[in-house]
Parts: sequence; structure tokens; C-alpha cells
Amino acid sequence: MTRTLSEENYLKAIFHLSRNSKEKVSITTLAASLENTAASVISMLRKLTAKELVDYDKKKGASLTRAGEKAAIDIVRKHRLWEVLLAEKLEFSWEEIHDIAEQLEHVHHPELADRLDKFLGFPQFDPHGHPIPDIKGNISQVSGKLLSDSTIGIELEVVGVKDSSSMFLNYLKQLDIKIGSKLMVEQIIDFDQSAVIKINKGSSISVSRKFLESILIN
Amino acid sequence: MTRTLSEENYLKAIFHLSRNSKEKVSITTLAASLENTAASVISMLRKLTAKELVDYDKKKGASLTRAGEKAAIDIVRKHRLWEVLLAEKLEFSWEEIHDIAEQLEHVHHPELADRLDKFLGFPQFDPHGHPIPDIKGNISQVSGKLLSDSTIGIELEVVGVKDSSSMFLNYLKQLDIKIGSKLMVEQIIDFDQSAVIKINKGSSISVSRKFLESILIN
DNA sequence: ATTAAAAATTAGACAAGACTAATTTTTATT
DNA sequence: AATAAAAATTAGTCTTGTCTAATTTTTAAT
Repeated sequence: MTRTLSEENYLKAIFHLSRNSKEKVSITTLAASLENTAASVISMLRKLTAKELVDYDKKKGASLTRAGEKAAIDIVRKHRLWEVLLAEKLEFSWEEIHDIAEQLEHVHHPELADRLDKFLGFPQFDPHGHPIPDIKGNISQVSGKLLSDSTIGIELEVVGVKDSSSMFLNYLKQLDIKIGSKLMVEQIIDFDQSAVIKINKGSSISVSRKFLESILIN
Repeated sequence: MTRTLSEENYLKAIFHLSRNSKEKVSITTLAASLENTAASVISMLRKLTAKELVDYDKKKGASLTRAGEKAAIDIVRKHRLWEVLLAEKLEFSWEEIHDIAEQLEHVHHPELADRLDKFLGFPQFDPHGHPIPDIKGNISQVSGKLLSDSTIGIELEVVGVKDSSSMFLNYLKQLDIKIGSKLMVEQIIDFDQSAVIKINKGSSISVSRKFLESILIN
């Protein structure tokens, strides 16, 4: 019944990947996401299938069973609650919290998440703008709109990021972009889909397509 | 440089065992404490010796090097700080916190302990009365006096426990003994060294020698 | 339809950290 | 000093979760 660290990381990866694309997840995708080989992924999927946490169909790929999804949501809930504690109580910055929460999310105790939740005042979102699953496992649907979808010339508010890596967050910090910042796409360069954006009604800078696809707006 | 979970648990065990007896620790003692076999202990001590965290002498047993002790103190510091957070902020009870902290103590981040320490107001002791090593690794010497050393008929205050197992702590809870409680040894039974003690100037009960040796008094 | 590329799978190896079952060394006791 | 008991050590096995190197299957493109 108890899950290993590896098992939990696979469940989480499948959860996030199938959430993005709403599809079953391929071996190759999982392997890339976990930085493991395809061979390793296959053997772990066998294990998780035997534990009835994952459904695996050679053709369509992997998805979580009800039980697997429950386990994954539990991990995500802990991750995001710990991020709130790290940021709000321990004064860690945006780009530091993810890696610490990555460790904390694997601490097991039946009541831990709920106690944390209460202590933190039942926060709805983590510091990166991601919704925190509630005690029942319900996840409030957050804007799926990306900066890359926005209309040119309209000012928008940053509500979250799709990429929590410290690499990306450090870049945002350098640009002085945080949740609540105002952005406007001024121009899209046809050649490579990069863009010129204006930050907080101030300076304009050029950013890549990848950048546009990593910012959630309202 | 990074330590595995197992390595950390060995360092911690050697630290606690050599602290109690002030001596080098034997394979057998370590094996019992970690609930591993002697064979496993030997192979891990080899590994830790190679990493220069442990000195091992076939005759005298194992002890920590300077670096090993530093690592162990760091783990103990984290363990006790997390216990304070769990008890004071998350409202976990005496007997629940140890097992959770046992997991939390292995979360790695260079600043985590210090941020926790600050957030908690630089506590001196954990909820079991054990001293929390400070940022430099200094550990304030706490009363080493055990209830088993006390004079008959003198009332004493409980300042801590030597055993943090939930088994023992549940027993104490049932007896309504906590830090600050007043105890008096009324009688020692020669036959088996058990004793009759009075709790909080109220009822008297009979307890074992092992019990007497698990309570720290001032 | 054929074929090249991509994806999935199998087979076998390896490191970590545990184990059991001898065997050897040390310590204690008569 | 002889010997029994305890402790330490060695040798070899097992499980978990990785890996590499084929090999097979699927997909896509001509």
C-alpha cells in the first residue's frame, strides 16, 4: 500500500502530463519528463499497473486509475501546500520553493496535509498560481489561457506560470514579472513566433515562443 | 557529498548511541538500534569510513569524524525544529511528531533549518525536552538526571523524556505526565527495581525500572 | 505498398542496501 | 589454558530501480 519515492514520482508525472494534453501519456513522453530511459518507464508502468494505480494500453499509452489519480492529487496537494508554507512563513523566494517542496511532498502522514491547510488558512493557490486541491481532491479550474493565446495590444494580468523550474523563475525575476504583473504583447515575429512584450507599462523586451507558452494570464 | 537516507540514519544512530554512553559504538549495538543485521551494519560502516564520516576500529567500535558529527548534528537540528513546528503550529500531539520529523529531517536545503529556526523564534528545546542544536552546532547541555537517580520522597519536575517512541509517549499521556509535571518516587522495590511514584501530588502508581530511566528530571 | 524513422519492448547488467548462512575472532568462564 | 558464548566478518543472494544494447512493432512518408 505504501508507495515508494519513485512510484510517487511516476504517478505525479502521469498526472501532470495527462492534465496538459488531456490524453493518455506515451512511454517516450514520460521518459523525457522523468529523465529516465524508456526501458525504465516500461518496467515501472508494469509495477504500477499490477498495483492498479495505472492503466496501460500499448496503443494508447498510460493513464491513472481512480486510485492512482487519488494518490497523485494527494501528492500535488502536499506539494502546493508546502510551497505556501515555504514562501509565506519561511520567506523563501519564488524560485527556491519548488525544489524543496519536491522533497516535502513525499512525507507521509494521514493528517499532515489537512493540518498544513488549516494552519495556512486554506489557501486556494500556491505561489506560482496553481490551484491547491482541496481536502476532497477537487481542483478548481484555473485559467488555461496562455500569453501565447492573447491578442496583440491587449493588456493582461499574469495569474500563474506553467513552468516552475528555477531557471524560468529566475528569468522572470530578472524581468520583474510576478503574479499580478501586467503584460501586453506588442508584436509577434512571424519568422520564429517570438514576440515583443511590454512589462508593467514600462520597457519592451523580446521573448521566445516558449516563454509565451509558459505564462498564464486571465 | 550528498548523503543517502540510509547513510543519514546510520550517522544519526551513531551520534545518539555514542552520546548516551560516551563510547565508541559496537556493530551489535548499532544493528539493534537500526533494526538491521550486523552484516548490513558492517558494509555501511565501510562506506561511511571511505567517505570519512566515520572512524571504525575493529576493537573499539565506530565513532563519528568531525565531518560525520557535523552531518549528524545537522540532522538532529532539523528533526527537533520540525518537531516544534509540528507541535506548535500544526497542533500535532506529543506522540505523533517524532515519526513525521523522522521523515522531515532528511529534506535537504542549505537554509531550511535556519529559516525554520527563525520562524519558530529560535526555540531552545523540542517538545520532548531535547535541546535543539544552534546554527553553529552547539548543543546546550540538558539535565542528564533521570528519575531513576532521584532521591525517595523528593518532588521533581519532568523536563524531558529519553525515549521518544509513540509507545512510551502514549503511556505517559495515559498517566497524564508531560513536561512540567511533578513526580515523586515514593518507594523502590528491591526485587525488580520497580517503583511506586506519585503523579502531580495525586494518585500513586507502580512503574518499571525502564520507566524510571526514561524520564529526565531537573 | 514499401520503407525509413520513431516508439515500444525485451534481455541482461549493475549499484545500493538489505538479507542469510557460514566462518573467524574476541571475550569470558571455568 | 581450554572452551563456550558472543561479536565480527565474509561470501553470496535478493529486490528495487536504474541502465545499455538489441529487437520488434508502429507510424509516417514516399
